[in-house]
Amino acid sequence: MAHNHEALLKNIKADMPADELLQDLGDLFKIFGDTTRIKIMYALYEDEMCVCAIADLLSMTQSAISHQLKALKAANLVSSRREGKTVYYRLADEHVKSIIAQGYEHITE
Amino acid sequence: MAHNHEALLKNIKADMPADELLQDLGDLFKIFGDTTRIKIMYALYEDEMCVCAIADLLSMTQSAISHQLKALKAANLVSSRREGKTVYYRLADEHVKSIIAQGYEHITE
DNA sequence: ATAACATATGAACGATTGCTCATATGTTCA
DNA sequence: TGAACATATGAGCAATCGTTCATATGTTAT
Repeated sequence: MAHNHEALLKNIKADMPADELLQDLGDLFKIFGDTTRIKIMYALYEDEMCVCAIADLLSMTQSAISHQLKALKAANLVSSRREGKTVYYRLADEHVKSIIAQGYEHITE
Repeated sequence: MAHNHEALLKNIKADMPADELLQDLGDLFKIFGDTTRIKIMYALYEDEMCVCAIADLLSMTQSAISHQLKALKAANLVSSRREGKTVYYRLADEHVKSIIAQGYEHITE
């Protein structure tokens, strides 16, 4: 490999976050990187919704939605509450909206 | 599928962006959803860098980096300029930084 | 306790992804 | 022109991902 950048690299290496954090960051964005999950998050943009309503909205099976909600929950992007047989999901915090909003801006300019 | 949400769904459906846009949004975040590409973007956070310096920094092959830079460029997340044999890449705009910053905030709180 | 409903979950399968390897393209200098 | 260097690219392969299907779990009402 290549011409001389030792000095440059030393500085940049020092400024880079730890590998583990960068891995976590990648894992987080991976969750946003799927149309179904984006749709779910958009559906929850204004208000909470139960699983079967989301499935109905996206014309997908309850199982598929449930799997994706699990992924979203594991990444702390949604939270849920149970009311009888029904489980309602909602966006976990404002970061979800602002991340999506930034992405939206990027592609629509 | 499930109990009655017709009225609810009608409203939400009307508020959802077009399918094509949601697809594009997912595709954009997919690019952020990989540790190597995140590292590349972080490396370019302060200043432009040539391909071989990035490869050196991440201890990866020139080919692997070049492939990823192509993906980043296709998503308009980086731009490049050639100077002789060397090609320098830089972040395309501020959205890249703000998207990463939002993600960073989400995982470090 | 049993039936009906809402949701969750594990296994499996096809599709996509990220890397490697070989090689092509572009540029400079002798 | 040819050699050396920097980058780009296509094919192939292992690993990961998103869905489906079957079934399990949790809840309510009879």
